[in-house]
Amino acid sequence: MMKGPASAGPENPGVDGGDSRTINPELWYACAGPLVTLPSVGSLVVYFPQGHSEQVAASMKKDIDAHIPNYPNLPSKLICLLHGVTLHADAETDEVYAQMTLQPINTCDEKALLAYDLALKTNKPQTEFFCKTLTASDTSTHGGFSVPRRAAEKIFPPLDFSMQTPVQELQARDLHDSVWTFRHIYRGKPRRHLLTTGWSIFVSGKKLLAGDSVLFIRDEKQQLLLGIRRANRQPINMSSSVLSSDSMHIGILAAAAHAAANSSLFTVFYNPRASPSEFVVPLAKYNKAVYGNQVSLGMRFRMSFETEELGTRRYMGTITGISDLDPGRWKNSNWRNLQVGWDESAPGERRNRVSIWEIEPILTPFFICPQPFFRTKRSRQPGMPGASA
Amino acid sequence: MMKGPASAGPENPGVDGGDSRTINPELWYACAGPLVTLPSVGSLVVYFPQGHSEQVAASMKKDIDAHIPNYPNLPSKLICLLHGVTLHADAETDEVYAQMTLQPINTCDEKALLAYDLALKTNKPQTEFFCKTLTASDTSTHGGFSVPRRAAEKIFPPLDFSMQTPVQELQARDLHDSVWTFRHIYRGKPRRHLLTTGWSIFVSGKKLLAGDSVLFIRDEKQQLLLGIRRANRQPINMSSSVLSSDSMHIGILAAAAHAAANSSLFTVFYNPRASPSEFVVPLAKYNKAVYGNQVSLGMRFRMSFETEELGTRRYMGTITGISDLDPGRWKNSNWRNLQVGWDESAPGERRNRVSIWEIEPILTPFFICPQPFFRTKRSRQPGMPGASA
DNA sequence: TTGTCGGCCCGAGGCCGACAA
DNA sequence: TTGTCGGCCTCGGGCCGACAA
Repeated sequence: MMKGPASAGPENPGVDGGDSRTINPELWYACAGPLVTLPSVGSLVVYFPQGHSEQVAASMKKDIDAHIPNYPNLPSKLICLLHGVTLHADAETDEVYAQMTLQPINTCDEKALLAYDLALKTNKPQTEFFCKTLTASDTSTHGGFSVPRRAAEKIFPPLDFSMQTPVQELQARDLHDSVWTFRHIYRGKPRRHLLTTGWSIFVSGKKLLAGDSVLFIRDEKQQLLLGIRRANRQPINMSSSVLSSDSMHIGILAAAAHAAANSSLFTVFYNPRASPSEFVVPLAKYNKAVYGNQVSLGMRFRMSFETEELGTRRYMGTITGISDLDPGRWKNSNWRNLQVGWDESAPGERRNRVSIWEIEPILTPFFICPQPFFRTKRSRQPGMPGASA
Repeated sequence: MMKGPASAGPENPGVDGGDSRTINPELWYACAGPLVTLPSVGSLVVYFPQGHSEQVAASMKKDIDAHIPNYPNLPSKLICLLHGVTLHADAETDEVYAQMTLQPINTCDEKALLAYDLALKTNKPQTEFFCKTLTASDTSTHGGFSVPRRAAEKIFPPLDFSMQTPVQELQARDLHDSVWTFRHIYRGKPRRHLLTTGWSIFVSGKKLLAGDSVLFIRDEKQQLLLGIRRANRQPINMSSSVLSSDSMHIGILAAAAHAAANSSLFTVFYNPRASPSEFVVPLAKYNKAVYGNQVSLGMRFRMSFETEELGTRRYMGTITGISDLDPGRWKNSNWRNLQVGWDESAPGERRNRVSIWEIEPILTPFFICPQPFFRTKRSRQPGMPGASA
């Protein structure tokens, strides 16, 4: 029985180990989380140097320090044309990030920009997937991976239940197009789905720990894709050893300032999981939020947060202040200029400063239908399998 | 028999895992190689932005590209006061690097600077050490480490040869102050020194491969120190995912320019093994080389290179050209402005451009004494052990 | 439904001297 | 002097159902 070389470890059919080849967008978005969207190529966006700086500071686990020079000719936001977006994943950690190429454009024609209101087509691919947070047993060397029943039935190819212990070999592709092979078996009493051979190689290869999550997707070609999402451990101290933290911060500002002065291209990396810093915002979204809503102290709002298992949940809060986050350096910036309080005590730290485009203001409570009168059609089809939840 | 917790893996007595605590200078210099020296704190140095940029490019494995803006107000070299030097080692790779804090100083008083000629005290510690390039057997999981006889006798504590198979436990400290424990045994027929238990944990922990080298030092307190030097593999593509390559290069230039304009401090990382870019040069060394020697086309010179096993060897060459490396961006720079040819075909690629302070010009062959008449005193003490080499 | 454990088996890890370069 | 190998043993990796949450 000739088995392919994939039987031992991951197999990468790509030519080189880099991630420069095309990343599967479905998998990338799934790993990035339900709240992450990227602006469309060719659209106009608003770039916030301040937010960019914050992301770098978070990546370096270091505060933005005082003695970084001001760039007086660099405004707190730049309107840019988005020339390109490429998806990437860190070769070491599988952390997803996007590279965007921006071109600052002349903002003298303010009216035209206000009129710019490209429909916000969210072209996030929607696919079947499941996500499980790994238990101690899943990551221990003692055994394999316990597959939630629903997950196996929804995502994996169906087993041949005529066998007394149904088994099959699964192949799944990760963000780097490496193929991982697992033995999928349905056994035990009571019966359950397990991944055995191949699983521990995956766990050690990706350095997964209990608390991290894995993510299986079935794409439209019925292929399995495999992603990981690490628990919020402290960002490992990336004290670069190449560039000082100061040089990095200055580099960001100088690169943007230079591009703005010459209307030339510059490149940024957006790392959606490093920190909540969406520092490249679609202009349409920005305009709609800034000019569409009258925010005021005491105003109530909703805001979406990511849950475990890749869902979203909205929390409610109140605007408690409106002020520049850094009035010295970035005057009149809309970047996180709303101070907020939250109704529920924080499950996981909630931010106390947000930007206006992140929230949904509740204009008047009167218009909110507390419970839809006609419930969404739930006429249960008789004969459908269970799912009484 | 109570054994300490060190019997399994490395033990780090430091409080946190960072390398911010004091690195052992002897070990640092040994890992950096015989040609690396660092300027003294408080001395004057010359900083070359061009060379700094080269190092970053080498670290990123990416060419310095065109569209990086000129900084017209940033000269090709800055005279700086060296405020501080701290030694570091990369937490992942153990690669050594130094952080230097520089302050550009006013260069209007050129005369005074020329007079500046602090004696170049090379305060590199000299210690007993040995270095071995790992063989396939050393790194395979099948066995331990074969210790060269001389090395064991010179560096390790003496064994108790009254035992029929002498054994002892060795403890050695790496750059991060982690303690590694090895079983040192003298056995086999013929007898040889081996490191067995503990060795494979070290190899896998440091991700050592055949061709890499290990380095044992005995310091003046008779403590064992342990360093590694990786073979010249391709610098793993550090495509940062945090900052674009352009921003990094711009950041370097902008940080230096800002510091020069304000005579304020700035920080650089010098990574001696990433690339041959000694971009912070003692002013005394620079002055001596630039003003002390008349270089001309066809001039012969010597230059030192590092050998394996941490020795040095000098190769001879001829100056074939004198020109700016990048006349557009860095005019009148002395940075690698000498084009050279070498007498011997390159064992390992030799550079074809060097800076004048890297070479020893041979003024006239007449003054060079080919062999000292009185050899250095080698009156062999009778009764001294072997060492007839 | 699924997390953890005890049982059991097997193969990689690892210590040894033989042998030869 | 020392790099590589065959022999041999041991221990942890890993597959199994039991059992209980």
